Amino acid sequence: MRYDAQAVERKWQTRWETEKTFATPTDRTRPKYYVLDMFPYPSGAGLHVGHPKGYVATDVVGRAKRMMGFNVLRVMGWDSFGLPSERQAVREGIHPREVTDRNIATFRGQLQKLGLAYDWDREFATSDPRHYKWTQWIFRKLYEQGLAYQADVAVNWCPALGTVLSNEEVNDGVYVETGDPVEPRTMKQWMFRITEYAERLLSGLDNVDWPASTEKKQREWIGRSEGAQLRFDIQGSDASFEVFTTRPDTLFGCTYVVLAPEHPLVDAITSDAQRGAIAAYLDETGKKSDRDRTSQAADAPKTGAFTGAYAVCPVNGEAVPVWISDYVLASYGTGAVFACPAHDERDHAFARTFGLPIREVVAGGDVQEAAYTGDGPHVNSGFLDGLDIDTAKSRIIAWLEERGIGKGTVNYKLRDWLFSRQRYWGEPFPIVFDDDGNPHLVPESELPVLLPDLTDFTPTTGSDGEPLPPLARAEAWMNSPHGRRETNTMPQWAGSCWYYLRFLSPDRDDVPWDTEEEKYWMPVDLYVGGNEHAVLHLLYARFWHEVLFDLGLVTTPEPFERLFHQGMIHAMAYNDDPDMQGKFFYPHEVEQTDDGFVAKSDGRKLYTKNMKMSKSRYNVSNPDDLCEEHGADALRLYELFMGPLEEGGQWEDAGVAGTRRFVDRVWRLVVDPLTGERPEKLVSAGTPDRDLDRALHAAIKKVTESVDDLRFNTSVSAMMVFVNEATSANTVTVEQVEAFLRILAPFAPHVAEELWERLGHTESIANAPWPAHDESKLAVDTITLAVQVNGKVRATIEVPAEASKDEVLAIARADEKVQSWLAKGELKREIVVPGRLVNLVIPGA
RNA sequence: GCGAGAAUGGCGGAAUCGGUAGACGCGCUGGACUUAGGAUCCAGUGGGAUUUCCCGUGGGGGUUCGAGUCCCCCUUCUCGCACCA
Repeated sequence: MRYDAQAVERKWQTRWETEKTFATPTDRTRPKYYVLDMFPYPSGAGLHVGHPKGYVATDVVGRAKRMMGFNVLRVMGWDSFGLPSERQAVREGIHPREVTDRNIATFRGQLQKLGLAYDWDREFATSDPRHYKWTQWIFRKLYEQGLAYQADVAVNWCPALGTVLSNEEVNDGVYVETGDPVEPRTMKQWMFRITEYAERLLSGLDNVDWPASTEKKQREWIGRSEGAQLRFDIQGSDASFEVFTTRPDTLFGCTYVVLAPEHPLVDAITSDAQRGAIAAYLDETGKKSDRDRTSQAADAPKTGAFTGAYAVCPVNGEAVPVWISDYVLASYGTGAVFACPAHDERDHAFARTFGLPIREVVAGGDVQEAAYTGDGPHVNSGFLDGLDIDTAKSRIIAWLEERGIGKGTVNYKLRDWLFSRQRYWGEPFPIVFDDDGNPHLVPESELPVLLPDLTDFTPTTGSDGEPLPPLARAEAWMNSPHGRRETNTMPQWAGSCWYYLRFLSPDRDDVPWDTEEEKYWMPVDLYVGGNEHAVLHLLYARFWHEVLFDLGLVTTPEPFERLFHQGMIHAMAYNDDPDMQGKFFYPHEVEQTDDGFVAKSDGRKLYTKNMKMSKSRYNVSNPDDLCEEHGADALRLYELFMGPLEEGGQWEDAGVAGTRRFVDRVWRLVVDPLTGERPEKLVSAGTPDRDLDRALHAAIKKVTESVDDLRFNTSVSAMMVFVNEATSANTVTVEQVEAFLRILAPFAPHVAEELWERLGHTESIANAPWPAHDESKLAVDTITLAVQVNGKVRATIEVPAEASKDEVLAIARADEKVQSWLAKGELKREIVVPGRLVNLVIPGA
């Protein structure tokens, strides 16, 4: 009988469910292991084979760690609030909750077919009031700490959607999903003071095991820079402004100053003569988004306008002109800079554009030609002359501090976090406003603030022209006994900021998480997800976690001990345009000819490119189809076999056929396809074949290592080697097969369970102990060495494994082929690399 | 522009304290068993010569007895970040 994947998978998935095989253990005598997947957003499109790649990898880790004696927490849930569901709901004319429930059911069904060892009893969705009650509860904590506030801020306003979008949803001035234009607009929004945690978020990175590139991205995003803040007075006026600089040592080279166009002082100091020019410039630059303004190279041509005012350079009393320019950002530092064109590329470009003077203060370059940013002795700088940059910096900072003009300071690129959206499908804020418009927390006892039912989710505009969130139409809901409710909702990041804590005790309605459970399970030992979340999600979650830590609500400062990014899966895409800008074709619509690929329908030439798997590129493979055709185990194995986890790889459906053949061969080790009984060569007693034992223990070693280093592709390969050898061996012992099935089980759990049972075991293989590899079984009696002459392999010899260097050389020299090479010249040098090769240096040979 | 990573057969990928390049799989070729097989099994599969030879890890230099691996220069691709004073 052949292996019937469908039947076997149904049988074991049902059994795991009814016997609660993967329920989270409650005893506390064993070490714990919390392995977590970044939970998905349940979109309407369902899963393609790229999505579960990470889940399969963590499943191997979770199942193996469990067999190794750990208590494993392995869970799955849904990041189910968000704009796409709301838009889908509008399209289909139903409530987002229905859309969400349906999408979740699809996702869950697809994942369950893969046999992933989740504790499904802990599943939850962030849009469930039982979860968002506690999201609101955490918001209260942050608010009470003074970390949440309202402010008028410039936001990405999308008129077509009627909502504010986050920066990451906007690219080149349009919404990335729909292409609708986005414009800058100032609105009152909820903000989090994540900047207060900038230093902590930086130092915390020292104590986690994360990919270096991700750590670096977070550091750069936080963007710490040391420098000085100092005051410039406006000449002939009481007004003054502060500037931030990382190069206070170049203050003597200041020949003008620049304010951001939005700087509050601009209007007051502009001279009558310049008023027209300034107004024109403000008009021009006001149309640009912050992103447009910051997407320029440092030496790009600059724009700006002169205010007519002069400021006094504090270090030498010189009057320097005050300009405005959009290369100075209002949102960074103080929104004003002093310009030293000699030693700053941007200032240099600006000075060249407007003919402003360039004064060298650090020797070493030709500053009229280009800004010199290297080190050198200071010149034209009074008491700083002759000093290098570092010394000059500390000297000038001390000088400024003595006189009360400025001080050494630290600045961050990190901005406060804009936390409100004008949408329906998100967590309501636990906030009400009194008649004066002051915000107040909704009492903890009244949480959750439930999202009211609406039938229309589109945002509108109020009578004053201001945007109105959908919740503003829920009249009855809005008017609470405590005051008027906040009608904005939280962004999608909110629910995912702490979901890993909710998994610890999702059934508790009295607390967000059980403190004893938190002490035991946290931190997450292994967190696997895409690197597209390298900054935002992972930074936001760390921020909340740090706050919770400060409040004594969690016991670890960092939530995610080890982080790993699975790569993006690509697949061949077919398009009738060489740049992939035309019509895409499905693989089944394509035919390969001698001249390349053509469309079956009309024979038009097609171009191919490996592209990210995506429905819009017609290159997705559906896991359901592949489970149907080849079985879940074959699919799981191929997900891991196709390449290193962090590299993603090129998907080929045919590859699943290959791992399926492997599964079939495994099956035939235990089940004779003709009789359905054990094959005769599978013996319960007898001496295990030595070579087969070697392959077995090599595989055990490899697989065991891969559980920690996550290099599963070579582990699958090692298991294939064992099965190939076992298939051709004369006898295979039950002991060998049982050891093999246990290392196979995390990868291909269904077939492993079935064969384990056929070998007489009554308990699930998921609870069987992990086999240890025996180093002595890897040893060999004789080894084959390459004999090189002048670095080229000319012969191979068999030598005893224990042979000495001299013995090896003697055998090598005695070799017939080697003899002929020795005859060609004088043997100058002999190199023996134990266990590897012999190299004979014979000049002239 | 800056930064990071990558480039190995027809394809996915192995092998990096420098030590027999191409494990394992896909695909392909030939054969066996078969009414048939996209089933299974056996053999082969980097290129070129063809008996023990030459050339091969994006290109060009270098170090070394020996380089996919180390160093220098270049090309291409992918992914980040992009006027943060």
